[in-house]
Amino acid sequence: MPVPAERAEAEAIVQEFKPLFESETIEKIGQNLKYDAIVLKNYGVELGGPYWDTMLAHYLWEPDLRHNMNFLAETYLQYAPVKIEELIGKKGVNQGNMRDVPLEQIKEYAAEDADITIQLRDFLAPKLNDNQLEKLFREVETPLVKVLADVEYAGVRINPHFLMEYSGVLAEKIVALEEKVLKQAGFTFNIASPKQVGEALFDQMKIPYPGKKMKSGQYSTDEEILSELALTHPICADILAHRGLMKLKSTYVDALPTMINPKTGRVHSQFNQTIAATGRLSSQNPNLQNIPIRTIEGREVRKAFIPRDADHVLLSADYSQIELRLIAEISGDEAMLDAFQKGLDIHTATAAGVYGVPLDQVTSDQRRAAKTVNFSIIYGAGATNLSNQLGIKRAEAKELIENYFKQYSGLKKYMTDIVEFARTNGYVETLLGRRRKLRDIDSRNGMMRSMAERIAINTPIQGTAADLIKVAMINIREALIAGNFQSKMILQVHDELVFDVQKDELERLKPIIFDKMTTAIPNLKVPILVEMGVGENWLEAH
DNA sequence: GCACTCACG
DNA sequence: ACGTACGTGAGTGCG
Repeated sequence: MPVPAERAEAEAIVQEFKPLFESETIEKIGQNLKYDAIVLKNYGVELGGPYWDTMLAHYLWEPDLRHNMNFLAETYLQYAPVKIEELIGKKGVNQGNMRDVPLEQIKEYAAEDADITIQLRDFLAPKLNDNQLEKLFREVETPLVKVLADVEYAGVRINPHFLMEYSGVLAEKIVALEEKVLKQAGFTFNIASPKQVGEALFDQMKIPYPGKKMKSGQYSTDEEILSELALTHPICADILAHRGLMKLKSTYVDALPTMINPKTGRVHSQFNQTIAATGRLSSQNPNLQNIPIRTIEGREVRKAFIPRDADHVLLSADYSQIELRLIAEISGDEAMLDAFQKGLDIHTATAAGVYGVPLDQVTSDQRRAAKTVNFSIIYGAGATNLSNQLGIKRAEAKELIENYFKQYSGLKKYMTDIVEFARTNGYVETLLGRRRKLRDIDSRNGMMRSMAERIAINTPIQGTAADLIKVAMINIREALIAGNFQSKMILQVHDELVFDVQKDELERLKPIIFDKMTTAIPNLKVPILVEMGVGENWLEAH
């Protein structure tokens, strides 16, 4: 029976099923249960008891594929289900409502949906078992569904007035830059069009194209090229500045206020559990995992993220250097473990080793280079790329890497061993046994093979960091419930958790969050460090 | 709908 | 002599 639009009527129907949904013994099988959990939350019903999500199961088994039900049904059941568009039309403003669809059609659709879901469970359950993924499924991904449902439901408060005022400031700066650019050019073009910018600079103004790369016959005008040209051609600096402000204004400053839910007055981003093949979460509508922080103008946006009311503050807790700590842990490299155990700044320690100077004599340039090398290692990059990143000769980059591996010989061994493991087994895995298949690891195509090798190196690191914070989130949710806290987890940004904390609870909650985050994976050799900050907005808290 | 660009970890 | 450094999402232009 369709649930009617009328609130009281709908509630009455949902109440009938409440004991079923909240039962701690009856198993619920579904595709994307986070969605259902949130629908039920809206009616005051908490998804309870054992539940089994086919989307999550497929994500763990085939993290690089897609996980929607139509794909799964067609791929594994050789069955094409009725598409929802056939009932309510394509996505968009003109999309209809399920309530207007004839009951006969809804019945078919709903029954088919349920039938496919249980068939998929029967198909997928052995896959988890065969790949030792059951524990990760049962103890991490499944409980995380309720954590994410809570986070999405809680949402985050945004100050629209602050952003609208800032929008005006940006608009003025953008107009000024636009006039400045066009005046320098001496003719009119659309600065927001990379195509027109390329033609303006390299055809009309005859600036020599620094021939980096041509994609589809079009000049590239990306940050790398324009910032190089900016040294000799000020117009390029202004185009870059214009682009930066446009991005800031359209993607964040103007967009965020429109995303406020009128019923709650808050922004409810979705946290996707089955997008990133490494095990990370992703965020959309809006993406709250890429809010600016690196530039002065960008950071302003974070001031718009505020506590729910005057009785709350924001608390941010983030893992320090988590991926480097985990590569030290996983590789077992003695020197890097030692540096972390001594509490050293890892980039400074790396520079000291690579350049053979005492810790207190490392220059800022040496530290910066060492930092770049540390990250390039995580990504599995080679000398060519490192030389590009640092703007040095390839031979110098090669020497830098050789010195690096002299210092951290365990890392070198890890990198060769993990690629070898991938060749032998066809997959790599994280500390908690999350797996990623690498079908191209033996490819005759060198580019594809290299890509697979970099993935083999990076995925256990990035994926273990994802495992760690997921476990922490689950344990923190349990602690919040057990301690009867009113404070809420409201954001996850890969190595950071943000909480809307009731002021009275702050001092009681801080050590709990710290403890759950640092001990999510027990008995590590490397110390795990968490930094916490509190403030009246996200920028202050960070 | 794709390419480009750029925001984050 | 190189070749996209790993993982994402969103806005814009343009065909």
